[in-house]
Amino acid sequence: MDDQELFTLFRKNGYKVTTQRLAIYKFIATREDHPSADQIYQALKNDYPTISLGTVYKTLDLLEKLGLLQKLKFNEDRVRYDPDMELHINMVCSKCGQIYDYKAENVKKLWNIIISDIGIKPLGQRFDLYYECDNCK
Amino acid sequence: MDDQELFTLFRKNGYKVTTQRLAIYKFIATREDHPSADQIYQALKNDYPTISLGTVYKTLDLLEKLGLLQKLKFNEDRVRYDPDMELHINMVCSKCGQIYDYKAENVKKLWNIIISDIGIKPLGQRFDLYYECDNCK
DNA sequence: GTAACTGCAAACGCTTTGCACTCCC
DNA sequence: GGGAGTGCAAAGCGTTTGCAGTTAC
Repeated sequence: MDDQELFTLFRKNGYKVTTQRLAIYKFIATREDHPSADQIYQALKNDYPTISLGTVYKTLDLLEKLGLLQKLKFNEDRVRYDPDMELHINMVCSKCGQIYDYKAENVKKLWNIIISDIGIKPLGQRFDLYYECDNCK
Repeated sequence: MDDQELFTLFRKNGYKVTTQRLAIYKFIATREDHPSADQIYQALKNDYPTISLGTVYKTLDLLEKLGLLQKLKFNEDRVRYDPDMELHINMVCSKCGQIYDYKAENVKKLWNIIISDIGIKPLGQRFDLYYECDNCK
C-alpha cells in the first residue's frame, strides 16, 4: 500500500494522518516475523525519540480496525501483529518461537473445500503449524 | 480417560493424585466450550469450597504438560483450555465469542496433503474459523 | 515422615485508560 | 481555532509466584 492509498484510507475513515501512524504502519508492513508492540516501540524510538508505547498500542488497534493487520496471541505473554491479511499458515517454531508465514495456492484450494463442507460463511481464519525450525534442529 | 489411566499417568510422571486435580480434569474433559480458568474455578467452588484459583492455574499447567489439554488464546483477555487434542477446527463466533470444535475426516485428509507439501514434521497445529453463529445471525 | 500440593495474597507484566499538551486540517 | 492524537503515568486485570500450612504416599 503506497502513501497516497494510506492517506486516503485514514482520512475517509475520519482519522488524521500523523508521523507516528505512518512510521508504525511502514515498520510493521515490512516485517515478516510478527513483532509485538514493544518490539515496534523499541525499533522506532531511535528515529522517533518522543514516540510512546501507548501510542503504539493505540495505533495498532486503529490499524486492526482498518483491516491492515491482525492481532495474534500465541502461547507467550505478548500479542503479535501480523500485517498479512491473506490466507496463510503461521509457521511457529516450538522451541524458539520464531514465526513466519507460509502461503501456497493449494492451501486456499483445500481450505475452500473444507469451508463448503462445513457450510458456513467464513469471516476470517487462522492456522498455526508448530514445528522445529532449522536453527533449533 | 478413566480414573485408573489418569492415576497411572499422574504417578508415572511423579505427580500426586489429589481431589483438586481429579475434579479439574473431570470438569474440563466434559466441556466442549473451552472454559477459562476462572470459569472452571466458579463451576467447582460449590462442590469444593476451599479450592483456589491459583490451584486451578497450576493444575491446568500440569494437565497441559501431561498432554491432556491445550491452552488457546483468542482475541479476548483470558486463556481458554481445550481438552480435545485431536485435529479439529475451533469454530469461533465473531459476535458472541462462543466456540465449539468441528471435527471431520476430510479436515485430516486435506491437512495431510498440506503437511506433505510443506515438507516438515508437524509438532502440533491450531485452526480457528471465524463465523456468525445461529444465535447471533 | 517428608516431599509435594494447596490456598492465600502479593507481585508481575502486558495492555488500557485518563488527561493535559500538541498538532493536523 | 478546534477537535483528534500524542505522551506520560497510573490503573487494570488475568496470571504467576512465594510461602506457611496441609496432605498424599
